[in-house]
Amino acid sequence: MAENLTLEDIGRLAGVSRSTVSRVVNDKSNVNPEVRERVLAVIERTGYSPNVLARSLVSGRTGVIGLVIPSRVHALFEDPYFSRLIQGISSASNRAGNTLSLFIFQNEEEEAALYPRVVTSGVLDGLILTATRMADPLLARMAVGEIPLVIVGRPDVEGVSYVDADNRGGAALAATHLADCGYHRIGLVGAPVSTTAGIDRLNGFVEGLALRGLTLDPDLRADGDFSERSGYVAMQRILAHQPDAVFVASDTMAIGALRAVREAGVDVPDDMALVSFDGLPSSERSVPPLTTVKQPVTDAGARAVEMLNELIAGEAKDPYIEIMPVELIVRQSCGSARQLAAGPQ
Amino acid sequence: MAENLTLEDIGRLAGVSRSTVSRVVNDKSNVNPEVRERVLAVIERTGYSPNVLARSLVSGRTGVIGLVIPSRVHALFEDPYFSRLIQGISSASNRAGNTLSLFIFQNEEEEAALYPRVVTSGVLDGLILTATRMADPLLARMAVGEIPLVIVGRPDVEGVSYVDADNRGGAALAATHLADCGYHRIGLVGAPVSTTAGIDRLNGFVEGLALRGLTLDPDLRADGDFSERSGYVAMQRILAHQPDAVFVASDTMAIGALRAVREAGVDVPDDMALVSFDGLPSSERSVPPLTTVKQPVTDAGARAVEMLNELIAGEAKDPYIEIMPVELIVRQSCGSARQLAAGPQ
DNA sequence: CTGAAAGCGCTAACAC
DNA sequence: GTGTTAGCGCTTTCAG
Repeated sequence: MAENLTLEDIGRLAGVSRSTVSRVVNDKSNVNPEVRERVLAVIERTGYSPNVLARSLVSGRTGVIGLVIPSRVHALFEDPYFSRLIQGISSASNRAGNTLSLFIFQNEEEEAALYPRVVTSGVLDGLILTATRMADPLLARMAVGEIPLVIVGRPDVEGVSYVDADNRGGAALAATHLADCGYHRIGLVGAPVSTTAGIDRLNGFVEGLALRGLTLDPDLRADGDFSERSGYVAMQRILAHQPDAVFVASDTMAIGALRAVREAGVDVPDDMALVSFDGLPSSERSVPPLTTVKQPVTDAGARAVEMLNELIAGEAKDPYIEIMPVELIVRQSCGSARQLAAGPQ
Repeated sequence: MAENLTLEDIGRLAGVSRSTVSRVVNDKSNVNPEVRERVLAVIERTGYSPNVLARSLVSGRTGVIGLVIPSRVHALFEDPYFSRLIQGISSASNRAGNTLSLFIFQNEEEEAALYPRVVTSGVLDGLILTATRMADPLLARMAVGEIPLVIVGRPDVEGVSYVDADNRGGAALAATHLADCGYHRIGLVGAPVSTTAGIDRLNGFVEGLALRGLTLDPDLRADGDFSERSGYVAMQRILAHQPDAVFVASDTMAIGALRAVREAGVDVPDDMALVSFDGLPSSERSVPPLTTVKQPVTDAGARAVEMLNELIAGEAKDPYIEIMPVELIVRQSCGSARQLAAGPQ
């Protein structure tokens, strides 16, 4: 049963016109209660459900929002960060009555070929864009403002709406925490400076050190690309210069960094402290469990959906910006318990 | 620019009727080459692209396919398996000109509430369903065949189309390989028997052992739930009974198992061999690198899209079944190099 | 080869 | 309150 029934059919079955049925379906006030019952009964019995396409064609709204993950995330996709983000966005979409369409562009060509179709086909009410880079060509294309848009992560252009975690504040938190634990040679495995997150975490980290009268020794800094392997390599480079603590700008890179440290025979936290960023489940399972700056990934995704819907409804206007708070989760890798017991500073 | 232009507009600009423009857009043969050029030029210049909604309304096809990931994958989502699968499906969709809609149902209520809307709204041409369980209520609902459907993973009902990896053959391969390396007390960290993959890998494993005259000691078997943690716990239980080799039914669980083994002071592969299943990148980065049965996750996803499109086009009919071949990747964890050198059997 | 006309299923004035 | 009438932008006969 179901399917292929039209308003007209229901109308005939209930002995009314299609307009009346439409009114009932859309819960308009001006319908005789008795008639409404009759129509509702027919709908129930037949399993009728309105054709979304036809409805959208006239209303101009589809309820579909697109999630765009651009080129080269191929590599990034290994990061559980994206799984979480997608979950948050998906579940918020369901809650809000939206349908979520997913566009993963594996490379620039795919991006160039598909993107116009995506945005101009008229099916999408709005777009959420993630994993943008500095000078992202995709973002440039979008900024013309053809369609409501929310970015997850701070974009490097003005005027665009976005949600972001407090990368700067979080990184500063990591720095001051390590300093307060008594460490002095504090290094950094940074996120790529081709991303705003990388830049914000770097700046926040340096600011945090400055607050405690410390500076970042260039020898103690190496950047990764968010991958586990890059964290491993970066840490190997830094180790040669003997830091007493290192802030690794993502959990996934921290796992790699930990591997490098272990291979070098250095103990965490006894010989060296570590603080990372993200607060993914993996940070809790690592050996030792990581002290990390937790960002609310799922919530940020959900917030992006809500913001986008406000933008679509015209209840908000660009640039609509929201910074999600982060939180320092103290576990073993920073050695803070031990340090505090020994009486730092 | 772009947007809001209609066939009529283009027609006016090119001095032809909307029908002709439609013919050009849809690449029909009967159009004067000269006129076609003229129209194409206008389309190019204006950035016109057809309204998908209107087109779908008359054609009855939307080009949208749904990817449904049902309840409780919440936990499963940690497994990079899903990221890969989604990537494969997404990229095949792009290639085939489909739009992919993602439906992640976090719990049964969400599933029950949303599913009817999903399938009956008329927007989807077909559906891909993953992570089904035994006696999956969702599958029962779907089997009525309202809409073309392809399952990723073997379902426990008849008549449905699906793609699956050769779980049975792969597990048998793992068993015979370990046996051929000279191990006798071969244990199993199984996948949940509430999934067909769990059952198939179990059966295949037992069959493989049987081929070499071995049996599975019940003390040497413990099942996990695909999570890293469950692999850790299961391995701890098995370790007490001193296996000389263990087949872990997923890479992610194997990482956990490896953690348990390390904590117990047991060396892999010197004291105990390990073979796992999946062939994810993580299996290569672990210490030691895992010998694993690699399944083509991305390809399976892509194949699902292709099959679904054939089903939609009526070029194939249910049940359309395809089993993807798997491959044993020999690395360090099985100790096979050492064993072979020492002369097995 | 090309235009006119009908209609996909629905919503939204507009009359009655 | 309820029916009638236009379209939304497109494809598709059907004439010419």
